[in-house]
Amino acid sequence: MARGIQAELKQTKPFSSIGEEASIAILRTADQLQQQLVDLLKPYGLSPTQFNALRILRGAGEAGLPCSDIGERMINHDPDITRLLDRLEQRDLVARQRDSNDRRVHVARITKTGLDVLKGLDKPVEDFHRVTTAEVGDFNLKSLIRLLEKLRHSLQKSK
Amino acid sequence: MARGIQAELKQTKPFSSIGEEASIAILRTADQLQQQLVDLLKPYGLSPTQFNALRILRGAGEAGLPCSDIGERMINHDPDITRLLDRLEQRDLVARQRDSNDRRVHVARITKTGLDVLKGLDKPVEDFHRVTTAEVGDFNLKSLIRLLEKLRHSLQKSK
DNA sequence: TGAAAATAGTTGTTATAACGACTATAATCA
DNA sequence: TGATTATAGTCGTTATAACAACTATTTTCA
Repeated sequence: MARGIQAELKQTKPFSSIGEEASIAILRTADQLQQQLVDLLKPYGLSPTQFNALRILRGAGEAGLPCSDIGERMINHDPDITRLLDRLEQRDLVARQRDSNDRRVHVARITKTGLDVLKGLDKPVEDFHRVTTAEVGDFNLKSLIRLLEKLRHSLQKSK
Repeated sequence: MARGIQAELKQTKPFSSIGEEASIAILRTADQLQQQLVDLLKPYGLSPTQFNALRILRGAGEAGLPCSDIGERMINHDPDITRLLDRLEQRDLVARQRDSNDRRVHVARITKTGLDVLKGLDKPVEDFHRVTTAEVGDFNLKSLIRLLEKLRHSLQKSK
């Protein structure tokens, strides 16, 4: 192992900076992770984005959440929550309702069917995350989390 | 800072494992990075995927590369290199030609126009990566790269 | 040989992402 | 109060991603 991201991508030129190398490494790692997640969810007919939205709505419970709040909590920012929810509503995984206080707001709630689908996924997803990271070890995973947090902070600041 | 990914996503439930937390952190960090990259490239009319493909072709030089080789080197695996190249070819950033030895192979090469576009981007992209990661520091970036490599290795093994 | 399998890419189709303009409702303040 | 601005969400459109079937060429080996 340890052949480096440069070898992985068969790159001929060196990176211009350590920062560039780190950024490429993150994008590539995320892509591989995402691919495997797609494969895991496919038999259930869900994309990672849809799964994420359902989990957020389960977390919100009976009260539900307005579209905009869902957007804020998504791992990957989706610019069109409306149609994401449209598709979930068509499949009866989610229900929407106008808020009576503020009639601009549409509150979304997870349905019984939605909860059942998630229930079947809890164990597989939990196992997936445990297994895919198994070789790294908890100590290293904690370092990784901390470093990524530092980087996100740096990213925000540079905007 | 250091409010944690859980707070960032306003999560109510704890993660099921450190591995899950790390995976979510990677996906989220990558998304934020990608968003900023999209913004940087937009004025040049390129998506990160298109930019990546052009850089790969520049690296390949005069000889060019078959479609399949481009696919292997992409940061994010794209299942449809054909149409990615179609679009670049339409804009005269890339040229394709049949290989005379093996007539199944279509070799793609970057054009003069493509090289010019990249030339204008080299400095901004280099600066982007340096600035966005500036706060993290080289020592930490190297740790991060090493940990991500470990994780990619773990990911591959679990397949 | 030459039929079968493998390889390289293309193309048709459907689903989703991205961008902007648009509608409805609420809040602000002169 | 009522014109102006802000907010929440929807919808039309175009571009791209994902999936699968298809064509052309080469390789394999009975």
